[in-house]
Amino acid sequence: MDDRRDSLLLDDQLCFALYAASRAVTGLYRPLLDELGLTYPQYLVLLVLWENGDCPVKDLGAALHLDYGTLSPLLKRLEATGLIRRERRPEDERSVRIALTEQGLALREKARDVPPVIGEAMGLPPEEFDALRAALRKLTSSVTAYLG
Amino acid sequence: MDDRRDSLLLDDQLCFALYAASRAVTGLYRPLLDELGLTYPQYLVLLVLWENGDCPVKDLGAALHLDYGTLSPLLKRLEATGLIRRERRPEDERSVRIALTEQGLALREKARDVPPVIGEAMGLPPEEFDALRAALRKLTSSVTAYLG
DNA sequence: CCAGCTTTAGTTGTGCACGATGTAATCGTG
DNA sequence: CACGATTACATCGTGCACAACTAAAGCTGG
Repeated sequence: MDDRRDSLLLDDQLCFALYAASRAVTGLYRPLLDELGLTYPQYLVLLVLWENGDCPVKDLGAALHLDYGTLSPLLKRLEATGLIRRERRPEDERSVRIALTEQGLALREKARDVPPVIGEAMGLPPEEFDALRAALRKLTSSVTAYLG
Repeated sequence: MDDRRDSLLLDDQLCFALYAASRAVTGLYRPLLDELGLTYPQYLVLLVLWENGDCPVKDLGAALHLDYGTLSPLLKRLEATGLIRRERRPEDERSVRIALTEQGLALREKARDVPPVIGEAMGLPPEEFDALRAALRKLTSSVTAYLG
């Protein structure tokens, strides 16, 4: 009855803790990514490309849980800065393949400096880091299962 | 050296787990808040007002970690829907007091149905709920301390 | 008193997020 | 093979977030 999960008090809400933490961490990335000429979602797109190689827009959306309405303009901006190319695939003209350029590939080396700084600022020991990440994944999968 | 915190792999990143969880939870609120005619940030503003009563814009910003650039237009929209009033305070003409209207106050009763549904969908037992919230707060405070 | 500082808020511009809608290419099925 | 359904992506409109800039009100020291 007095379960904090059912309260309307701001500080009882997990959702607010999540929202605040997410924005704080994005703000932590901002100055580092500014030096690379990237925004945070653009950085996430490049993480996927660096890890998995070139792929269609659809796969980026699946990896990042983002739709075309978000990705299409974002990818246009990444193309404008010369980090990626967008090429219609001959086998299937509906599909657009996102390919890293030389510049986009080279940026990976500069990006290697980012995670250590972030880890430092978060100030979490490895066990807490892993536990928090696991809890967040569980939450995301519960919620998406509920919505799906 | 092979600390996952220093990797460039998407799934190793706490930041992505956080980003994905935050958007998933916001998406969980969306259909419920649609029925109240609210967006998620607007709901957070009302939580503060319901809890603490009328207050200047500055206090809302402090409670939610949001700046005027975000709040000013948001509050204008809340005023347009009739849930709040914005009144310059005579004592200090710089300050704008945000006051709940009758409608805004009445909406609280409808909002009481929201948290139980959210808690259900999250599927976390109380201990995990509390632990996750505590971890997120710690993270937020580490990060903001580092940035401040 | 008043020059200069701080506080409070608003405005503008950029870039996400996401729902709704549009379109062209491909696929499936009779 | 025709043709309706599906797929992959783009576009548009709304509403955050946040940086940079403006402006008005209040305070403060000389």
